[in-house]
Amino acid sequence: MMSNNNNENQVSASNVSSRTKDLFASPALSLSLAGIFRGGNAAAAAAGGGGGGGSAEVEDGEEGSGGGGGGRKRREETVEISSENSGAVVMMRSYSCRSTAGDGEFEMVGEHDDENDEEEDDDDDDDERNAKGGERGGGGEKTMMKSKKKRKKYHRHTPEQIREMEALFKESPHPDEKQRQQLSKQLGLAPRQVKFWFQNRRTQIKAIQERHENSLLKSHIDKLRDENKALRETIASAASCCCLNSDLLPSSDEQHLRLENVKLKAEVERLRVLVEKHTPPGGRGAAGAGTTTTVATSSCSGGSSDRHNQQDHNNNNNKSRGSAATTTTSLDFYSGVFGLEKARVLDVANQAMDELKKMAAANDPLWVRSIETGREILNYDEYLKEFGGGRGRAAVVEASRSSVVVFLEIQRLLQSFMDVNQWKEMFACMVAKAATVDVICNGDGPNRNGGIQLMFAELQMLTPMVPTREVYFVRYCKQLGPYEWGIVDVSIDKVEQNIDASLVKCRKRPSGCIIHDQSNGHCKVVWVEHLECQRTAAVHSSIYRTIVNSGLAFGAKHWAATLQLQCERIVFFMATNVPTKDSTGVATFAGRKSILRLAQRMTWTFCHAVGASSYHTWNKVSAKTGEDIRVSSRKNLNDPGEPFGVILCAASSVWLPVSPHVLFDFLRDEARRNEVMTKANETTTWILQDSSTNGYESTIVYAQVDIPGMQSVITGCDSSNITILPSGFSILPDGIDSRPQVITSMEDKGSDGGSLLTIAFQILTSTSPTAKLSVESVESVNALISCTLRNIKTSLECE
DNA sequence: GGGCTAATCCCGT
DNA sequence: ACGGGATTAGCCC
Repeated sequence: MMSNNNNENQVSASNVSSRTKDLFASPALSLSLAGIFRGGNAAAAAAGGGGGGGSAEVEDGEEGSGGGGGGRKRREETVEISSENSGAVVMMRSYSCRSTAGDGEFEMVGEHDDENDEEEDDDDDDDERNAKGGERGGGGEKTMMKSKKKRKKYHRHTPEQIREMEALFKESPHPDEKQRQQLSKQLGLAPRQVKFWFQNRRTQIKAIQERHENSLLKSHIDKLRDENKALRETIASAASCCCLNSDLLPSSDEQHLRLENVKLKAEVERLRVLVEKHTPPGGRGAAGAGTTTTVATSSCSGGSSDRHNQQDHNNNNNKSRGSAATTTTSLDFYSGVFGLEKARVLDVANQAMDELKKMAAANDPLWVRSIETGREILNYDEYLKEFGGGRGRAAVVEASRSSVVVFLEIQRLLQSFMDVNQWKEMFACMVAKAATVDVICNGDGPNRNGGIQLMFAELQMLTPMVPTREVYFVRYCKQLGPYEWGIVDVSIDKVEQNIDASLVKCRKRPSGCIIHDQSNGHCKVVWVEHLECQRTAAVHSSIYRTIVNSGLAFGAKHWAATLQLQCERIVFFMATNVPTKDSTGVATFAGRKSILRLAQRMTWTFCHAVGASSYHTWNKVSAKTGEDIRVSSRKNLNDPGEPFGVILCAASSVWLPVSPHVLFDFLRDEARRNEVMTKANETTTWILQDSSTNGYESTIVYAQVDIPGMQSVITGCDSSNITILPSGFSILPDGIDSRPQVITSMEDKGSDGGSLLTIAFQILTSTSPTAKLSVESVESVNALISCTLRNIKTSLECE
C-alpha cells in the first residue's frame, strides 16, 4: 500500500534532490521540519525510511555517488521512498525563504509544511498531529540551530523489511557493499539505511549479549557470595569451638576447609551408597528419588552409525528386536498397528498438559524441598491424591523439577523440541537416538501450536557403564497463553503393548516443560521430568546408581541445564562481538563459525561414541590396573563425516572426589592436561605405529571447547583429523556447577561432592573395512586410558 | 522514565 | 572512506 502512494511522491523528491543537496547547508532546518512531518502520514513514514529532510539528504548523498542520473533512475528502484520526500521539497522551499529571512522562517516552515502535507499526503491527515508538528518545529528552533542537528520524523522499518534484513544478518552480519545495495533496492530503503540498520543491529546484539553475560556474572557473584557466607559461618562455628578468632583465619585455611568439606561430602555420599546397597530398592519410599535402570541394551552391533532418520530407526529397531511390526510404514504405525484413535491421543495429550501445568506450578504439599540435598522432591502420596492412578509394582518412579532462564527466542526453542533433528542436536549428550515415529497432528504455524507426534528416544548417560533408556512417547506442543507454551511428553500404554514388551524400559508420565516467553529474547523454562522405569535390573555399580538416583543423569535439572547451555551456544554462534579471550586465534566471523561447527560435530561424535546406546556393543575389558574399561568397535563404510575403516572406541569412567568445575578447570588447562597426556604419549605413538599408518607420529590436538554449551566435553583429534577421532573427557554433572544459573542457583549442593569423569578414545585402527580389530590395538588403548586416568588421579591427588 | 530503534556524530584505521 | 562506539531524537510502554 505504501509503495503505491510513495511512487508518485518520488518524482518530486528526486527532481528536487539534486538541488536540495547543496542547499542543505543547515541541518538544523531539516530537523525543524522533521517535527512537522510527524503529522504526515504514518504509513508512508514507516516505509519511507527516507524520513524528512534528513533522509532526503542521505539518499541524495548516496545517489549522487551512484551517478548523475541517480535521482531519476531511482524512481523505479526505490519504490518506497515515501511522501517524506515531499519534505525535501518543502524544505527546500523553506530554506530558500530562510536564506534571506534569517530567524523568522520557522513559522513559515511550519505553514509550508502543513500545506505540504495536505497537498501531497492525501492519506490520513491528523490535524492534531499536524498542529503539534508545526508547533514543534517552531518551538525547537533555537536548540536546533544551536546544536546543528536535524532529526527526521520517527519511523520504523516495516516488519517485512526487518525480516529481510534479519535474514541476511543471520547469513552475514557484515554484508558488503553489494549485498547492501541489493537489499536496499529490494526493500526500497536507502543504502545508508540498510547500512545503519546493520550497524545498529550489531551493536544491539552486542548489548544484549553483554547484558546476558552480566546477569550470568551477577548470579555467579551471588552464588560465590552465598558460598562465602556459608563458609564463613562454618569457620565461625569451628573457630568458636577452637577458641579462635575467625577473622584471623587466613584464606588458605578457608581453602583447606573447602577441601575438607568436599572430602566430607564424598564420605557422606559413600556412606549413603552403602546404606542404599543394603536396602531393598523399593524400600526407599515414594519420594521420587528412587530409580531403576534398564538392562544392558547393546544389541544391534552391526547397526549403521549414521544419523538415524525415522525410517531408519524403524528398520533398525525392528531388525534388532525381531519385532512383529517388521514392514510397517510410519503412518500405519499409529493407526493400524497401535490401534490408536486420534481422538484418544489428543485426549491423553491434553490431560497430560494439564498435569504438567500443575506439576510445574504447584509448590508445597506436592513438591517438598529436601533439606539434605536442596532438591525438590515429589510427594508421591500428594501426587496420587491430586492426579490419581496407582503405583506400578514393577516400576520405580523418578520425578524431578528444575527451572532455568534460557537465552533464545520462543520460536527456536519450540522448534528444537518439535523437530527431532534439532532436538537430538540440542541434547546430543543425553539423546543417543531419537525419531519421530509418526506425526499425528502437525500443529499450526511455525510454532506448531497443537502439534502432536509420536516419538521414540533412547536416552543415555555419557558413559558406557550405564545402560540407556528407551522410551516411546507422545509429544504435544500447545500455546497456553499469550506468552506461555507447553511441551508435554507422555507415554501411551497402548503403543508399548503393541511394540514389544521387551523393548519398554521406561515410560514417561507427563513430563516436559512450561515455557514462558519473556519477550526479550529470553524464556523461562520450568522442566518437569517424571519417569517410570522398570525394575528389571539395577545399575551394577553403586557409583552409577547414586548418580542416576540423584537425577544427575536423567533428571529435570540435567535437561534444563543442558538446554540452557545449548541456547548459549546458539547465541554465541551468532555473536558478532567476540571477546578476545574466546577467539582462539580465529579472527573472522566465518572462521569462528566454522570452528564452532567443527566443535559441535566433534562433540556430537564424541557423545554418540561414548554412550551405552545400542549403536555399539561394549565389551568389558579389565585392565591390569583394575580399571573397568569398555571397548567397542565399529566399521564405517559410508559416513563421510568419519574416516572409513575400523574404529575402535575405548572408554572408562571413574568417580573423583573433586567438584566438576575443579575437574573441568584441570582438564582445560592446557599445561596440566598435557602433563597428564604426555605421560601417556609413548603409548599413543605406539598405537599409531601399530596401525597401518606406518610410522606416523601424531600429536593430539585438543579443541578446547571452552564455550558456552560445551563446557563439559573436551574433545580432541589429531592434526590430520584422521587417525584419532573425537576423543576426550566428559564430566558429570555437567552444566550444573560449571556455569552459574539464573534461577536455581543454590540448588543441588549435594552434587559437588565429586564428579564422574569419563575418558574415551576413538582410534581408527585400520583403513580397510574388512580388517579385524587387532588385540594389540585394544591393549594399547587400554593402557593409554588407564595411564591417563592414573595420571589424572595423581595430579588431583585423589586416589 | 526507561527501553527500543533509526539516525547522527565522531574517531580510529 | 568506512566501520564501530557513543550518543541522540522520537516513539511506545
